[in-house]
Parts: sequence; C-alpha cells; structure tokens
Amino acid sequence: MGESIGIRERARGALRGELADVALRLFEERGYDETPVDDIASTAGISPRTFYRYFGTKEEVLFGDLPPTSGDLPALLQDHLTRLGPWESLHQTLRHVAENIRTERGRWSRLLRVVNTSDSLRAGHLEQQMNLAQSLIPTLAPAIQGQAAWRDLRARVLVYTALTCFDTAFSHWAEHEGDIEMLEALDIAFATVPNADSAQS
Amino acid sequence: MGESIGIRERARGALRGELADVALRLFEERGYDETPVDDIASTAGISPRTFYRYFGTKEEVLFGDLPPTSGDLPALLQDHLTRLGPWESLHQTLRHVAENIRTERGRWSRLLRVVNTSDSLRAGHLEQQMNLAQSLIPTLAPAIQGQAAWRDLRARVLVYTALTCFDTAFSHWAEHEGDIEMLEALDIAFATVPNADSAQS
DNA sequence: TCGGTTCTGGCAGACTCTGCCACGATAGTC
DNA sequence: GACTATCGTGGCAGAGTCTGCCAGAACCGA
Repeated sequence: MGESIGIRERARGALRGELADVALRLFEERGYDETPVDDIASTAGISPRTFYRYFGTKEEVLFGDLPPTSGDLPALLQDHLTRLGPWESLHQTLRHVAENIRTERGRWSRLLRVVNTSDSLRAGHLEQQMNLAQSLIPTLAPAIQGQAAWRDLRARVLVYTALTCFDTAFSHWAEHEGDIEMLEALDIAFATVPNADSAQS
Repeated sequence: MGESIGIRERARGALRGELADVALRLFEERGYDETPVDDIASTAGISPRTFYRYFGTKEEVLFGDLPPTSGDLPALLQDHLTRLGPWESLHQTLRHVAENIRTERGRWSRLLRVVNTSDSLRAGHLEQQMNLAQSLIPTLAPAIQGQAAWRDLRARVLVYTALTCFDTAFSHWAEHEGDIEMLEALDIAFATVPNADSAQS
C-alpha cells in the first residue's frame, strides 16, 4: 500500500469535476428545475445511479465543489474579537470572504444566476447560511455585553444580520457587475446597520 | 345564482380545515419528513389525489391556513414612516405582528416545533420571509437618506435585518415559553442592532 | 326530475433519492 | 504473468412528492 494518491482517486476527482462542469452548463441553458439528473448523467456518459455516488444530491453538484472562500471563519472571528467590537469583527471576517470571492468572480456570477432560476435552490442556499451562522454564534456570544439572559439572543441577531449584509451586498454586486466593487457594497451594508435610524453615508 | 356562499364552499372549507388539523397532529407525532401525504389522506378518509386538490404542496397544509398575522404590512410601514425613522418604523410594524401572534400562542408553538423537525421546512419558511421582504423594500426605500445609488441596497439590508430580528426573537420566545414575553424579546433584538458594536442593554 | 357543473378517485407518469445485487475493472500479491 | 480481493459501475426495484388525464359520483339550479 503506497502513500501515493492512487490513479483511481485522480480519475474519480476528474470525473467529479467534469460532472460539476456539465451540470453547471446544462443548468445555465435550461434552468435548474428543468434539468433532470438523468440528462446530466447521460451527457457525461455515466448512469444516473453513478451520479448519485459522486454527489449525494442534485444540489451538491452545484455547491459541493465551491472554492473554499470560508476557511476557518470562527477562528478568524475569534481573532478579530481580541481587537475589535462584535460588529466590526463580523465585518472584517466577512470582508475576508468577500476578498476570496473576488478572485473567482466569473464562477460566482454563473452560480448566482443559476440559483436565481429556482426557488428550491434559494432555499437550499439559505440553509447553508444558517449552518454557517450556527458555527459563529458560540464564538461571538462571550463578547457580548449586557445581561447574560439576553446574550444568546443578541449574538444570534448580530450574526444573522451580518450574514444578511453579506448576502445583500453579494446580490447587489452581482446585479451591477462591473459597476461597483464587492467590498464597497459590503462596507456600505455594514455601515447601514449601526445607523439604522438615520441611514446616512 | 344567489349571492350566498354555497353549501359546497362551506363543506370545502371544513374539509380543508380538517386536513390541516389532521396533518399538524400527525406531524407532531412522527415528524414532518416521516409523514407521507398518503397517511394524512387516509387518516382523513380521502384519496391522496384529492389531498393535492386542497393543498398544492405538502408544505401548504402547514403554512397555508395561518391566521392573518400580517395584514397589510406595507401600508402599516408606510404609516409609521410618516412619524418615525426607518428602523423604528420597521420595529413598530413588526411589533404589530408580534401582538397578533400572542393571541394564538398555542398554535404558533405547535407550528414552530414541527418546523424544527425538518430541514426542508426551515428552508421553506425562509422562502416566505423573503417574499414578505420583497413587499416591504419598495415602501422603505424612499425613506432612506444618503446617495441614491445605494438606497436600494440599504433598504434591503434594513428590511432583511428587521425580519431577522423578528425571527430570532420568535424562536427565542418559543424556546423559553412562559419565561419571557415575545414583545420584550423583540424589543431587545431591535435594540441590539443600532448598538451593534457596543451591544449593551 | 333533468342537465350541467363540480368533486372525487384511480391510473400512469416524471423526478429525486436509496437499497440491493451482479458484473467487470483494477490493485496488490505471489 | 496469473490470482484474488477490493472497488467502481450499472440495472432494478422501491419510496415519496407532485401532475395530467379520465370516468364516475355527487351536487346544484331550473
């Protein structure tokens, strides 16, 4: 048993990538809901049964192979919290994600366009956000001041709000591609919240 | 052709209500994903095919007959905006919803418990929130100050954030049923946002 | 009571996803 | 180079949601 990565694993990885490519292309052409798994499989020259050995669900073929924009966000947040307040820490943490996205803007634009063709996909995307939120809340909670009884509620509000800012900025940027900078939109979104009732620049 | 509501429509309404009751009961006992539509139908003494004539989807049997907590929220928001700032207007608008919920707390608790048994349901619920947000954004946007180019982005952020506050307070209240007041949780959540970086009481 | 509308149930089908099993290819071993 | 064990693959059957279609039953107004 050698330590080398077997030829089979490489083949597997290659096929996985090809499936993701084929699927994304078909989704762009016909829409997500209008593209059955059977079509993806036959276009790629495999059986539908095999497709489900590479991707557990049809959604996973879209979201499964995303470039790692996130990294260890809880750790990153933790680090910022040693220097900054809760909100600014969330801001800087998500700026980091935004910077990573910018390096592959083309791919992300295609993805977002596909996601917007389907209600079920939007819902699935939100589900992912919630998982991310669950991982950030325990990290943020200790940094919240005030009564302990409300600490958890506050932490949840702030984390969800931060992710909302990110999502909104992301969509806005995707809609005005080229015209604005993702980071600028993100900063605007984050600046809006603490000034919620005046909402000036 | 009389103006009266035909006996058939009343029968239809009654059956619809019975289906919703049966479904909610079964969901509580076994969980949402573990309760096929066939079981709901047979328990209610109808065919599965007929079930789908009363509710377009399985989800609709849960969410379709909610008591109207919302009313005309855009109009309500519009009204508050004549006197208050954007954030406080959103706050008061959602306070109104929270008050309505309180009058039927039992029903809502049951619902939330069922929703938490299933991932797919949570996602569906978020989808509804987004629809509500879409209706509030155009109302809020004109009240936002600052550069026009960013007005839409800001409005989206604020509306989504407000709904997030509502949702978080709602969940928190449901988890601590009896211990806290829904309105108090809501106020705390809304107060957290403008003080995002100090987060004091 | 009659004629037309409406509701119902059953059938077949699409689509996602999951077990199961047999077949073939591959990898490591002798 | 042949042998065996492991792995990937494809086909089959099935659950579950949801839709179109059609024939029969129930209902309403005249």
